[in-house]
Amino acid sequence: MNKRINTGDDANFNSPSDSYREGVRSNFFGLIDCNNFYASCERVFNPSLNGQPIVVLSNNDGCVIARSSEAKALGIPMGEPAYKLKELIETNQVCVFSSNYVLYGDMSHRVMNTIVEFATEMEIYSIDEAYLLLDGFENIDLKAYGEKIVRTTIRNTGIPVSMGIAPTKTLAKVANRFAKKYKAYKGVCVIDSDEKREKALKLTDIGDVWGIGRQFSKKLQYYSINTAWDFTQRTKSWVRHTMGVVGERTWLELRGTPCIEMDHSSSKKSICTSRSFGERLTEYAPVSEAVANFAASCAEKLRKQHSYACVLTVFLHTNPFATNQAQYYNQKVMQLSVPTNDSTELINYALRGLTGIFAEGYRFKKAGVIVSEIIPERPLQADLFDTRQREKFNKVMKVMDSLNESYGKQKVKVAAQGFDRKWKLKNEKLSPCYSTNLKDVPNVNV
DNA sequence: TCTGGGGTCCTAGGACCC
DNA sequence: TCTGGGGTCCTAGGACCC
Repeated sequence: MNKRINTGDDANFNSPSDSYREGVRSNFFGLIDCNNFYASCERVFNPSLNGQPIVVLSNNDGCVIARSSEAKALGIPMGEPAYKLKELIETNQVCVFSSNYVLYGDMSHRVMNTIVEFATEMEIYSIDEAYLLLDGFENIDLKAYGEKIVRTTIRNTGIPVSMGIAPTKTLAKVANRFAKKYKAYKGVCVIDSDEKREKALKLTDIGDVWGIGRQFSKKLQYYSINTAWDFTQRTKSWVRHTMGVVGERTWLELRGTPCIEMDHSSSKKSICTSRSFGERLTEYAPVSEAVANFAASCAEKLRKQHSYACVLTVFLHTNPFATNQAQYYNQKVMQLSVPTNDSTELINYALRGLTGIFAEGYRFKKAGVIVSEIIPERPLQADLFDTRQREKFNKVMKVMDSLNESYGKQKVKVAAQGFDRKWKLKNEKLSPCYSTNLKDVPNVNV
């Protein structure tokens, strides 16, 4: 990653923000965020859901990961386990969906393809968020421009979005919250003066600031810092001492000094595939089948971003919430003799690792495979002791990927991935994959 | 009975070396 | 009657994000 961090040491802290002074206005960041993204996706192809409370559940139908505004109004909290909400859901006729990542991924593409047209630089920050770099817009009314982006996106995709515009990413996040919260903003809030910045920060709880999580929030409240504004009034050295460089960066950003640049690195530094099992597993066979599938999925993701991994980690554990049951957690980290993205090879390592950590007598809840120390795919130095026919296996993988591309996921796979799928997850409330081919129905391995 | 999955960055502390 | 002190590398764990 080539994230450039401005430590701010050369900035003038007595005049916290000269970013928006006439004539020297520098770049602005626009943050576009889809409103209630997963719930909105479900709505696009099923208009009868408009006005209805909707929740989307995590994998395994475990807990709530998205809510429509009607569901929020019912007081359904984010992250709440689904079983605790049974009554509330029934009495209020809440529409419940298992998460459908094929649908959400496709809708995400549509949104990103729309907004990328509006700026010279875009950073896709998450499935439902992107930053735009608005430079060279000196003579343009940013508010009007933002409203155009918001209008175009909903017209093209059916997904409602909000936009925050400010001289730093952290302030753009703050602005975005206001854009979402108040209808009068028409989906766009711009922070382009110190007056607006002060007003916004005074109305923002410290815990709602990007970069301030639960722990820091608690700590800061202990020091009577309740709003983002209170935080910016502390000295730089106090913040550095109390929260380290991360906190200092947030402090600078809130004061208008950009520290977090656009990040254009596309390939990941680690890739993880892990799942909770649909039922508890005690036998080796189904666990190994699952782990083989996780390793294959990591390999596929590696090939997609044209990378090799040098390290593979396999882990498994019991249910940490079941405190009355015997607990077990273990992992095995393995250095790969040759960097690879070959499914069969990664499956081999993963299963070898698993035999080292599997234990009898436990009810396993979850396992996973992580590949890390990722390097770009390139012709490799021949290893004297490497007897594997790499060229040949590369071709096999290419053929496998293209078959799976044309005929659907998992049509071709490695034998160890198995067919039992005892480990597969629960998703009983899955919506149809309206936007993509039916063959992509994602009951596993998305 | 039932509590997701996938990432990033930073820091403290130990091992080791000179 | 004595216990050095840096630098560097690695790892585990903690904090954050969506």
